[in-house]
Amino acid sequence: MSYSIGQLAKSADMGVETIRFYERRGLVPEPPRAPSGYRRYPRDATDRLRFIRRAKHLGFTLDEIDHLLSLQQGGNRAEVKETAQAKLAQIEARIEALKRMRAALADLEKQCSGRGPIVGCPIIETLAETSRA
Amino acid sequence: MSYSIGQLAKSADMGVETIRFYERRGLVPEPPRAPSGYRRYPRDATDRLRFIRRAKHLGFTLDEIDHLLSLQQGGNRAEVKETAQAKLAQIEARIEALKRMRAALADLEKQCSGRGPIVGCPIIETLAETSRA
DNA sequence: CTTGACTTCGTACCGCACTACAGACTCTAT
DNA sequence: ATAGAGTCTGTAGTGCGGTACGAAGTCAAG
Repeated sequence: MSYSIGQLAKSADMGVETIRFYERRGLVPEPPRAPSGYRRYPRDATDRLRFIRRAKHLGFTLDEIDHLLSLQQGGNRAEVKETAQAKLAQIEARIEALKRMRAALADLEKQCSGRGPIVGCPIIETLAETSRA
Repeated sequence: MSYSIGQLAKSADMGVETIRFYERRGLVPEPPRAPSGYRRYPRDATDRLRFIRRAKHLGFTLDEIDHLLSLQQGGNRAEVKETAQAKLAQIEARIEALKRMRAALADLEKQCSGRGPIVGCPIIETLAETSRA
């Protein structure tokens, strides 16, 4: 027995449109068709979709997932590990950038009493500051 | 003396196109025009652009900056402080999400020896895992 | 045999913040 | 006077990952 696209979508917990989008992008192979033209997916089509979902969860982009899938079909562990390390470094960089934002904003937020008119509000004043900056 | 859009762009360290884009979006007011149709900016036009740049640096979106600018012209500190707090909460949520990603990925990365064939690579195996998940 | 759900394709649109382009006009310096 | 830089408008494209639509054909249940 095989899946229709709708059944596959349900089994992988994603939308029908998403699956077709992945197919256009080359992320999932084109399945065989019924005489009517309907896509017929083998049972294990769900696996690839789940692979994609999990990899997305770990922060990989669709391009990177493409790469990961190609490694699955003929790469070695060194390449996979490198890919993971590169992604880890990216995630860490994003965390650091966000922490810098948080620090700067938290600092301003603390300085603001939350009472009184807008004039003199340290947050607005800092943003509006003319000159050297 | 007033600025041309190019001079203003230079003084605020952004592109000419970006300024026009902000104008279309209503983030900066339309300046008066020379008889030729050229935009003529008052000296202090730079300030508003810098305000936008700084707020972006703190993580605010252009819509939020719009709001901040409107508060500057007639809001109170409580509103500003609330806006800052909401943004702080968003930033923190994003940091937490990234940390969860990092933890999951670092865990996988550590399990992978980096040597040997793809078959059995714990990273790929985990992503590809069939069944209950 | 009809109804309603499903599927097909192609294309356009979403958010976000720009960035690029074409073709016409203007300004500045020599 | 002329070359080259700057500016004007409007529209389209970027990246990312989908989401939505319409018109037509197909499938399953009653």
